[in-house]
Amino acid sequence: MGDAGFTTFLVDDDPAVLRSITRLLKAGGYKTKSFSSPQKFLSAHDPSVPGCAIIDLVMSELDGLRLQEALAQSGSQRPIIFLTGRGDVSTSVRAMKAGAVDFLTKPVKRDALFSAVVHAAELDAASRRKRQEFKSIGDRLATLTHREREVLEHVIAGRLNKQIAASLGTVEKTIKVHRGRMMAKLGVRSVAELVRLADRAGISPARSDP
Amino acid sequence: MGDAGFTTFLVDDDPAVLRSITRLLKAGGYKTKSFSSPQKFLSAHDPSVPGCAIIDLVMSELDGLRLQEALAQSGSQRPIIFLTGRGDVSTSVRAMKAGAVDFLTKPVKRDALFSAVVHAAELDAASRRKRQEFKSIGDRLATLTHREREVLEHVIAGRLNKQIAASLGTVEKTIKVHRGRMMAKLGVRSVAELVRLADRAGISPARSDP
DNA sequence: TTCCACGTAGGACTTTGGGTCAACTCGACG
DNA sequence: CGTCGAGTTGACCCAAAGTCCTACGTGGAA
Repeated sequence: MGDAGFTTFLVDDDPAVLRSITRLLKAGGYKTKSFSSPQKFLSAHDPSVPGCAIIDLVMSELDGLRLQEALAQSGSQRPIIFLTGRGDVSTSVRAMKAGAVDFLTKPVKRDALFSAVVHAAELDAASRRKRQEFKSIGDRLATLTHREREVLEHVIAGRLNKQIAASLGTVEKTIKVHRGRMMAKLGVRSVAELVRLADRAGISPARSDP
Repeated sequence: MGDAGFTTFLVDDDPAVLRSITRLLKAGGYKTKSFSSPQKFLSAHDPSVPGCAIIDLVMSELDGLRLQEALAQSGSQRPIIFLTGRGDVSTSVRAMKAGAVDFLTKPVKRDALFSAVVHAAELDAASRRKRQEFKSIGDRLATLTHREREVLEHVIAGRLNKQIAASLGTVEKTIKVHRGRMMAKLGVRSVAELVRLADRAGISPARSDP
């Protein structure tokens, strides 16, 4: 059965295919949403709802690979499963290199489709978790003042308060204050936790002054 | 031109293909080594030399995909580029999902081959760097005594010496000694450095006792 | 102007971390 | 039996970090 809220977005300009895939997925407990053209899909696309896209490779208006590109360009991580009538190796390879989850040939087998969708769901969930974590860390980081942020970067570099003070042109006492407030705002109680938090947020340690 | 020591391993049971690819790669400055059968390649395979494999998909004795599997099974990270006469989409997709760098159809275009090899070389270099770092950390970790290792896991969990002492059933002084020796052996001078080192080595923090 | 956020800072402590010197136990190894 | 590595611990000491309270200047918002 499908995960809560997980939706499969079908994009195909052949209504018959749309219907048959929809029936298949519904039977498997998935929510589906059909689009008869890439444009309609793109303009209605909401990255915030969990799901994967199942896209026909050959469509009159916009090529499947271009749609994949457009999606990626828009910053979406939406997992994509391609469907194709008569497949062509170089296209399938390009699609896979560009990160497609799978590339299935019509008529698509029930099991193949399902295992691709399951995999896509896992990828989507993982990517959502990562983004969520990133965002939650980012939110807390945003509450830091400029000074606190500077101190943070020095602390995760393993520098002593007195060294940080010298770097920032102030005294140790002041650093202690910033440091304490920074730790409190971020909700961490040890340097170890702080380092992991900062690492996950992609913050690089301050360089010791030259 | 090829990187120092980087070798392309060609595996194909057609001598003509072997020759033509070899010529192409030599002209590009790559070292090449040819194998007329998957078995010969497998048994002579030395993961320690940098390089990538260029494998014909269809060979009499051992299928290209199986060879890929066998390589992976052996723990090798050797990047693989597949060549194939008449390609079949599902096979190419399987190969790509299993981590192939590229999947080219014969007759292979010079540029396609070269860009695949360049990409493979980058992947190989990156994987080697990562392994090297992993190993160097592992070497230092191996010099730790059991007790020091336990203390390490608690320290990177951000626990206080007195808490660690309680967990390990000893006193704070003893922990200080282990901790000092551990830091010295690992060559780190701050908890921040220690946490990063341990993270890269995949060491997980000790759980606080229940 | 008044209020507030922010950075600054000192004083007075307490708690932690880390190091020195010395010593004791225990099991393994020769 | 003696030696050695590993683990242990005590007494002391000092540096570093953390925590109170208090206080001041400044720049922007109300």
